[in-house]
Amino acid sequence: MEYDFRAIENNWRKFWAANKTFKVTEDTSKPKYYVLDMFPYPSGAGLHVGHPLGYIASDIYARYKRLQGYNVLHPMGYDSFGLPAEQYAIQTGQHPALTTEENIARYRDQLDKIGFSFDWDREVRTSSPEYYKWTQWIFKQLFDSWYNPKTNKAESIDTLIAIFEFQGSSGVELVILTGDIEKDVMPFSAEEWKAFSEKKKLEILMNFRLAYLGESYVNWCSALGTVLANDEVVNGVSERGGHPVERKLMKQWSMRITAFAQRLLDGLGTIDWSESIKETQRNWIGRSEGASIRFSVLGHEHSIEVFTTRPDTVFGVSFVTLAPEHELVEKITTESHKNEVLSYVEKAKNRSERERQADVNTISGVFTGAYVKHPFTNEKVPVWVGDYVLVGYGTGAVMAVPAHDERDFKFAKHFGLSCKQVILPSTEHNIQEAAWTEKEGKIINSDFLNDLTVKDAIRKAIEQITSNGFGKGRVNYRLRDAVFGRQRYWGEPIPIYYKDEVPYGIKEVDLPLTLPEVDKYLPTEDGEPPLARASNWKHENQFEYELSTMPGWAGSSWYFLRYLDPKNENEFVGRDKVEYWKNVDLYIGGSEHATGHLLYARFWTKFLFDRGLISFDEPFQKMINQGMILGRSSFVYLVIGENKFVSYSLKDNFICAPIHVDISMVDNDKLNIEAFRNWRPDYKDAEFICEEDGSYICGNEVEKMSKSKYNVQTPDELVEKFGADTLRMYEMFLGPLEQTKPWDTKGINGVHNFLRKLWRLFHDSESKVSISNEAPTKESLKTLHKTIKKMTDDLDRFSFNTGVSNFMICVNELTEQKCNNKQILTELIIMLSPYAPHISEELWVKLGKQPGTISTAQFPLFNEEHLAESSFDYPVSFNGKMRFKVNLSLSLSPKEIEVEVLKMDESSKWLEGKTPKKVIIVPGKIVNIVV
RNA sequence: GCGGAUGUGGUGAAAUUGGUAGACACGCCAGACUUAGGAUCUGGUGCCGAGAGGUGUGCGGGUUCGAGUCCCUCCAUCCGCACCA
Repeated sequence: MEYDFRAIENNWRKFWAANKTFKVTEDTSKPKYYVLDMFPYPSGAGLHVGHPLGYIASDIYARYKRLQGYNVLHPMGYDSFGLPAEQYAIQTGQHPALTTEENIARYRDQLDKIGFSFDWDREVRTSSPEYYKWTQWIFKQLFDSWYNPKTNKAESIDTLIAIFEFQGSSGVELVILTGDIEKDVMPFSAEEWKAFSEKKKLEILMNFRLAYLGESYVNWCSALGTVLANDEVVNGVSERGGHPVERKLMKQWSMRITAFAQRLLDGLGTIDWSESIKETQRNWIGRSEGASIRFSVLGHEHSIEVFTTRPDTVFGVSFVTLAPEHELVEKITTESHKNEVLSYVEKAKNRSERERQADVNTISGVFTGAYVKHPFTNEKVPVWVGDYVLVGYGTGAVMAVPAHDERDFKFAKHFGLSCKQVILPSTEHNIQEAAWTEKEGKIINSDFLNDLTVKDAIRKAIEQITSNGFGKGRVNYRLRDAVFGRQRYWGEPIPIYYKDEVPYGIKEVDLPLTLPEVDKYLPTEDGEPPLARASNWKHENQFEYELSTMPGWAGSSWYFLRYLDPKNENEFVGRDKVEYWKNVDLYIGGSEHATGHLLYARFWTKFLFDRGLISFDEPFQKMINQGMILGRSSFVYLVIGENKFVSYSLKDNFICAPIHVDISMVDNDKLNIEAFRNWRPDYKDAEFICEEDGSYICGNEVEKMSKSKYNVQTPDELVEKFGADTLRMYEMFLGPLEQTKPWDTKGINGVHNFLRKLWRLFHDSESKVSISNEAPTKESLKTLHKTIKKMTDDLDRFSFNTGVSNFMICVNELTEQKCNNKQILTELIIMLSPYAPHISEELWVKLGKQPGTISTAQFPLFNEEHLAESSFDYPVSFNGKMRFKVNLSLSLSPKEIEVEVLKMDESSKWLEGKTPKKVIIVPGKIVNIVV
């Protein structure tokens, strides 16, 4: 029987589905292992060969762990809320749920063809009410929680109420961590608190909730009609669609992720992720240490608080700059400067993010006419407004030290402001030409800081600032609170209703708050979100619901927990389940989620941990980011002005333009001219200038896979042509998992031929099964155990590509040995089954085993004895260059080896009569002779 | 500008701790076979050279008996962040 992969794969797919081979339950007799893929958004385009790359790797690892005796959880689901389905709905009127359903069916079909060992009974879909009930429930927990800076964890809002009832806010160092400016709470006593109206109490509490409604600058995208989180804005335009984004002061639901900034940073030290992702998260969190200093405004009760990382340069301050949006700008500007300042602020506000970013080199600003008092010298310091100061970072105000900050320097030069040097540079430097920004040198002109090093001066300055009450040491984070509301239809409704304009959380028994039906998926005429179109949609038939929905990352921030207990109707996850499975051991997915999903999931996990709902505070212990697979585009060359195409090698003789041609019409760079003619009516009568052999050769280029480049390779076609096992192995064989690599179908034959060669090991020349029951030869045992060792090592370090070549070497050797030994082949096939499960199942049965039991067989154990050698082919080097080899017994001592080697004819040739200066012998490795 | 990663044949790549550079494949060359199959088998294939041999892991230096691997300088490519005080 020939290797009929279509029949084989079809049979085993059915077998696994019918027998639920990969269904898994908690089993305390086995250690657990949780292997997770980033679940896909089911888009209308379906999967291309790049998508399953990570799934194949995780599936191999999951199967490997099963063979090692672990109880492996390996689930799959869909991140099924999202923009494309909604936009399709706007265009066609088709309900997004329907589109989503269809896309999921297609995805499932594609995934099934590749033979993954998912436990499909655990599938989750973020858009199903059974799932989002619990997304809403977690939102409500966040709404009902605050971050206690004293205990450094999230607590129930009740503990805050208890504090207020007991002692009010006075005497308690309570801060609102808005992430922007720390404001002291309006002081009140316990008695006052108790006397406040319910509305007033709730307003105060809103300042503390982890999910809160607050006014802040948000990214508003008018083209999409919604706000966006920072990670959804790339280079000043929306990540999806590339629409312009502006900053707008709006009341929005937000998540107080900033409260967790330090723990999100610290946690990175405890998880096994790539350095680049960890670094990206560190950048995103952007911790910087320094001080906040208050400068009191002359003639006002106000004071300006600045944040600086260089308190050592405080004596070098020559002006203070406010961001145009800073709330004090309006209040302190003097009458004579009002017009100028207001028009500057107006102009700055109307500039989009993108314009502002594109224009970083233009210096602009305006004097307010106001002055502040320098806290130490009491000198008058002018206050300016400048758009190089960002309202969202630090306090939105800076103390400008032109001598030691590049931007301050440029600003001062541009406006002719004074400049005072306070650090003596440690190397040659002209302070007139550029700022000295290094943290090196000696402090001068600075009273009590004089003669200190920068490092010591920073410490001393903070000390003095604090003891004089001018400010304090402060850690600042770049991280902003995450905007959580979206003015869209296809997302989880935020479980909030309004009574007397105050938001209330919906009671748990009333969840889920399901998406209402609407007539259109567009905003209303008055600019309200689509949910405003729902008729009779009121809480208890009288209270308005919140009309925003949750962002895409809500459902994906906790889905890994729902897999543990997907059908639980009473809890988001059962206590016993989460205690058994705990967090994800291995997470595989793309690195594009570094500052989005991966940060939010960590945040929610830490929150759930604090609230005692789970027992770990990092979701993904180890993560591997698979690289992108690039497409290989093919080109034909159209002679300009003619309907004539010229072959690749002749194209330079003409003036021609390359045109993308569908790769399905190209085989090994050779164009199928007939297919091309039929592609487009214009090409029907085209002329072709071919190579000498009459073929038309296409050019090619490696670029991102996309429909418009006609270079998309779908897994379905390849499964049809070569089988799933070949596709799985080939995707792994392509190169290291984490690397970006070009897709090239040419090499797939090599892997396919390997599987055929393997098949032949089990069959005789008449294609009949032929397996020997005799004892294996020493040689075959050596081949086998060499492979066991390499396979184990390679899988343990996720080197899937070298794993494939190990199998090739093994099968090549066994073929040479004409080995059809049952024992050898059995162990080989167990090792192969994670990579090529279908053929392995088939051959397993041919070896006389029970169908389906290979997935729970025991992974072969390496026995060193079979590799024992009595001699070794020593490479002999002269001055580090390998010259010849000599086979010597491994029992020889270094001295004996030296004698043996030196008396050889080959040696005397290279010694040229000289005596060796030195002979290095590493037993079992190398001989090096220094002449 | 800051940070991260990567540079090895015609191509994808391998070399886990410093120890035979290019495993395994693709492609190509030569040959065999034939039930003409994206089949199988044999041999060859880094570069220069007829050969002996020389040379070779982005460039230049260093450490070492020995460097793709460690250290320093530089170059190139990709990714992330960026007026962040």
